[in-house]
Amino acid sequence: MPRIGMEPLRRDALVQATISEIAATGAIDITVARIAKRAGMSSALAHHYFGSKDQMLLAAMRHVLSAFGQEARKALAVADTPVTRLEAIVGACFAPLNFQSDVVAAWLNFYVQAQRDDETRRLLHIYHARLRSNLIHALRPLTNRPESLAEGIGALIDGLYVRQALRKEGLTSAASTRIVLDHIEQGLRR
Amino acid sequence: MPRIGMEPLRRDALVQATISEIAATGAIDITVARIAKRAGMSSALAHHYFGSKDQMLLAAMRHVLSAFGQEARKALAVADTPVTRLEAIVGACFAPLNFQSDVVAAWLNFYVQAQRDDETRRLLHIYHARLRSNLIHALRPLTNRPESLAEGIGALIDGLYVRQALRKEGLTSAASTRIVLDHIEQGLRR
DNA sequence: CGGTGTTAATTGACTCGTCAATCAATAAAA
DNA sequence: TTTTATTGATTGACGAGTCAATTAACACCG
Repeated sequence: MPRIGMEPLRRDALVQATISEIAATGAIDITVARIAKRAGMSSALAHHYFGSKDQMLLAAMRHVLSAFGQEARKALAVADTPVTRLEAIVGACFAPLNFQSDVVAAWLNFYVQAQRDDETRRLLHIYHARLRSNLIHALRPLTNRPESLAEGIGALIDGLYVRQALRKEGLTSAASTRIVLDHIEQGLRR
Repeated sequence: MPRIGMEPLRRDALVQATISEIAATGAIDITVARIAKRAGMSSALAHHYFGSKDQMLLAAMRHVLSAFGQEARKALAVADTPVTRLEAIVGACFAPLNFQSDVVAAWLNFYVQAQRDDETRRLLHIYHARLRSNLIHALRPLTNRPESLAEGIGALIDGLYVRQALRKEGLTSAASTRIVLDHIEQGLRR
């Protein structure tokens, strides 16, 4: 009994189910059938809307990336000093919405996917470049070596994500934010 | 024409081929047939010696972990001050042997595998606990909050690994070591 | 309003490929 | 002749992607 106008609802459901399924079963055993079942539809329908499994994974990635981007822009919009800009960026990385365990697990999958899929690698590269650029821009007035500091900050954030993805009981958003901000503060103090 | 005493040679070849294959094709498309071909034998022989694909992946992981452990112990043996101990630990993490691009790519696979395989998770947990314990031990004489500093150092190392796994042209061993040691130094300065 | 053709939604059944794992057979060493 | 090494062929499962068929909403027309 087809109701019309289902496409956007189905797409959203599949994107969310993809993220949940990655978290539930791990990046390797992801199948279209499992995702579709979790989203309450047949795998044929999933293929109908997305065309392929890779496109489904990419849609999930874009969703996560875009959620992060919105959060970051929102926070940066009201930040008017270098320090508050840094706090805004780091805060967005660990905002509860972006630091949920299923979203974090999905990140790990993106890294793996990037090893073979060009588009995934491209998106990840864009994300990295933006984060780096935002950090350097905020750091420039505060230090004479913003590039190398940004490198360390980026790696630290990635590392906290990875560790979060593995532990059942991970760090809180607040604790992770604290670690990164401390690192920045100490990096500036010299 | 079977020559005798092949088992250890075949096992070593398969372990090395597993690591190379992960680096070459990414964690998702690993197949026993590809690994066996790279190691110069049939997939049937690979199964004969390891029993299953999972056991092959675990053997590769144990190999990487054990190489790291040896390197770390060797370096720690000649370190007699807290600071040199820290340098030894970090140095082992980024020793060229452990920081080669194929080995680093394999690490990413371990994290993914740990999402579903208990033994992989167990090994990773042991590694994490050892690193943490070594760091805390070396940090204790130098700071009054060694635990939280160790947490940040561990995450930073993981993050540098992950980033290394993605880039064709990554950081050098020396550059990565520098970043971590700077982080430690600054963390101690307060 | 009632009929009729068009379009969107939906799925079960199917194809085709791949892959892990097994097995029987062969060949050489001991 | 017993053991070790080795592989081609095979099995059995599973998964991505396709397709034809079904159902309902919609649009147009007389």
